Amino acid sequence: MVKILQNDTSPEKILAAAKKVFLSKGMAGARMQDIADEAGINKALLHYYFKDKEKLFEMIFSDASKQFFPKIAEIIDSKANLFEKIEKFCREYIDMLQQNPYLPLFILNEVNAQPLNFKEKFWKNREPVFLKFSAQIDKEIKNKKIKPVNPAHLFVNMISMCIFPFIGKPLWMIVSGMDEIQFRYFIEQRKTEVAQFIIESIKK
Amino acid sequence: MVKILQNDTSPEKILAAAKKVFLSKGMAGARMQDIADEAGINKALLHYYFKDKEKLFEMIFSDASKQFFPKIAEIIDSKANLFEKIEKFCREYIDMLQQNPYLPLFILNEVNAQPLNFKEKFWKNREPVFLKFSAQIDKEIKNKKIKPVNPAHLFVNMISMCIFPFIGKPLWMIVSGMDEIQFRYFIEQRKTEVAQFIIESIKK
DNA sequence: GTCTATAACTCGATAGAC
DNA sequence: GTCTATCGAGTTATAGAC
Repeated sequence: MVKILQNDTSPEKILAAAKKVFLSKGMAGARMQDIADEAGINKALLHYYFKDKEKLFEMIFSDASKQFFPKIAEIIDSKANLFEKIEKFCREYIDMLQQNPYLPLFILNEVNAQPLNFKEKFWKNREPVFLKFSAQIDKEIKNKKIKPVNPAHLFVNMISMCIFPFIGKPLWMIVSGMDEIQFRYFIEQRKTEVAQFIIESIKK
Repeated sequence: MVKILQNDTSPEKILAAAKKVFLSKGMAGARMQDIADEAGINKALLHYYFKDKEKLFEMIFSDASKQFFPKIAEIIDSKANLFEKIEKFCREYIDMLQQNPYLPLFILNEVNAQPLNFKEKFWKNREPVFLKFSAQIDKEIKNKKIKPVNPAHLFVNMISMCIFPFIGKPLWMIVSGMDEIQFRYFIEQRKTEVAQFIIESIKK
């Protein structure tokens, strides 16, 4: 029997297990024993492959941050008009978060815990995403395509409405009485609702 | 010398210290030693007054959740029109969060970690806030005061835009290049910006 | 009520057999 | 490469003096 995908070697099993445990419990809450159990191996092997807990955590965090910070630059640089870009961003970003619902809380907890560490290790030589976005908004205002709006607030509003529902999911399910299936449908709607809400607010 | 405010007894010092430490580090990250140091007393006294770490945490969480879940019902029940209610809510809620910036991440981490525990202990016999909000929105749509919108998305959008900036603060400061003073001004603006953004989107 | 000292336990990390 | 056994640091919690 030939293995098509090499996803069951020990390091791969460990990384998959570590991702699951760290994302749901965070650095401080996760136990090396939890990860070993999840991977179906024992603690010593974790240290054999990944030196210590911090190294293992950094691999997971590095990987997660690559997913979390979207390749928004290519959307902004594209030929599409602003409204199409907003629609595309909301749809694709919410879709990615739907597949990685623990990502936002995980990333934001770590950045809050160690902002300087994050800035040094993960925010060097990044695309100036916000500046590009801001420049495009200013241009659209100048050309009278949209109402005058503050780009910073617009950007934060968009990001907030995309991300927050995943952070607040359990709370919102209690408040609204939704079950898992209803919540899934709710998120499905948001892939278009959020962009529409923004466009209604800024269009002339 | 007469003590006007009894805020320096041991239990009070402990609660103040525990709030500070738990809100910034969370349950798993906080150390009883940190709390004792912050309160200027020793560890044994924590246990003398509050039995164990979990009991102390629950007192802080219970107190924090009372702040976090706004008395929105009285705003909804008031005579003001919908737009004034939205303005009032955003202004007052953002203002409260400005004074308690760690509150959202603290509450949401705990609810995510133990949703059932939260529901049992802290969500019994609560006002059906969302239902009231939803009913009012439906009424306004019927009376053709606002465009047809889905109340659930409108509610989540409003909450998202109020709360998320505090969860994402350190990240946003890195991305935007703001310093503390600029961020404070940014939040000050949001007290009116968020409501305006919503109203622009739903008004006829 | 407050302290010092220490017990009891959890957990990350290592040694060493196979 | 993988395991069992164990060490040692760090933490919660308690005992007991004052």
